[in-house]
Amino acid sequence: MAYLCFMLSKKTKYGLKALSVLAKHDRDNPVTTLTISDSEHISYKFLESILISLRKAGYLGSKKGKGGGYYLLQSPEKIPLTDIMRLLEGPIALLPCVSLNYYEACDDCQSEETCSIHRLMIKVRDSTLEIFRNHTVADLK
Amino acid sequence: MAYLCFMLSKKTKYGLKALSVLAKHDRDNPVTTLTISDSEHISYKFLESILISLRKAGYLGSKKGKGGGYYLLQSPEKIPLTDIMRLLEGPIALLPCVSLNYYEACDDCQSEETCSIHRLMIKVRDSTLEIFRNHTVADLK
DNA sequence: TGCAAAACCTATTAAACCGATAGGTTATTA
DNA sequence: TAATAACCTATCGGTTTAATAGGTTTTGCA
Repeated sequence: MAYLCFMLSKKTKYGLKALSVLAKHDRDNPVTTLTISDSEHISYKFLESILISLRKAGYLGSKKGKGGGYYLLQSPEKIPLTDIMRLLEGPIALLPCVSLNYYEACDDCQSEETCSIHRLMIKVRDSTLEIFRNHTVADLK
Repeated sequence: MAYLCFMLSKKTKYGLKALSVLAKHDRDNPVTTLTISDSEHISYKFLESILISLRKAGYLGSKKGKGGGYYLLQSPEKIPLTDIMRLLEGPIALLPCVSLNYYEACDDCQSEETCSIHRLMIKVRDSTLEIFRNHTVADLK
């Protein structure tokens, strides 16, 4: 059986795991992509692309060459998981019409007030959001 | 932009909407697929397959021929949304390894105790689960 | 100065899945 | 007997995911 929707992508999963590794090292001791891909059993090339997007978004610094690698630019307690989730996964919501950061109207709905599932999905969004908002990269261990 | 994962499938969305329509009618006045597909702006053929799976799972009864259609087999207050979600969407969890009904171990994880994101995902699952458990088809309106 | 390490970049792929469509058959009612 | 509506099987195009391939650039060090 397959579980596509409603599930975390491997991209996000691997990204969170990588961040938890990086949170255990300071910026003077960068961690290489290979180190993380080995210890977390993640495809090297796939992880590479994830770390690059985390760097481009401003969460990671990098150092090339021998002794190089990636490191957190802020202390892990200062990085809420909402930010990471939104970057890697996208909206924290079960429907685009209840997403705060990636809102999109539904094709099939006339209005959101009369939609039979809108309010329920807002409840789910809020409860999930509260968890991610109250946890940071430092909680990944 | 596209939002695949972490999102409800249209199948589930349409299924919930259809149930909310059926909840407004008693079993002596079945509602046709066409009526629902028109009022909810859902593809007829797609909705058809959804209603059939709801019937096969024991939630709906059906009546063929003129005056026929679908109707709820129980009163809407007695159908918790957890059941519907699991049928149409699958696991109520962000990872198979934290799913209660569709559990699957991760390939990359050594153990769930040491997994850096396992506990967090359990929290999300529990909060989502609580909402769906405390709501029924009768709440869809 | 040259070699190795490691980040960085672009492109491509195979498989899977979603959402929808097509074209029927069967059962029921009037 | 004709219309209605559920029911069934199969297929399809498009999109996305996750991974792979094959490079270039920068840095440290012997």
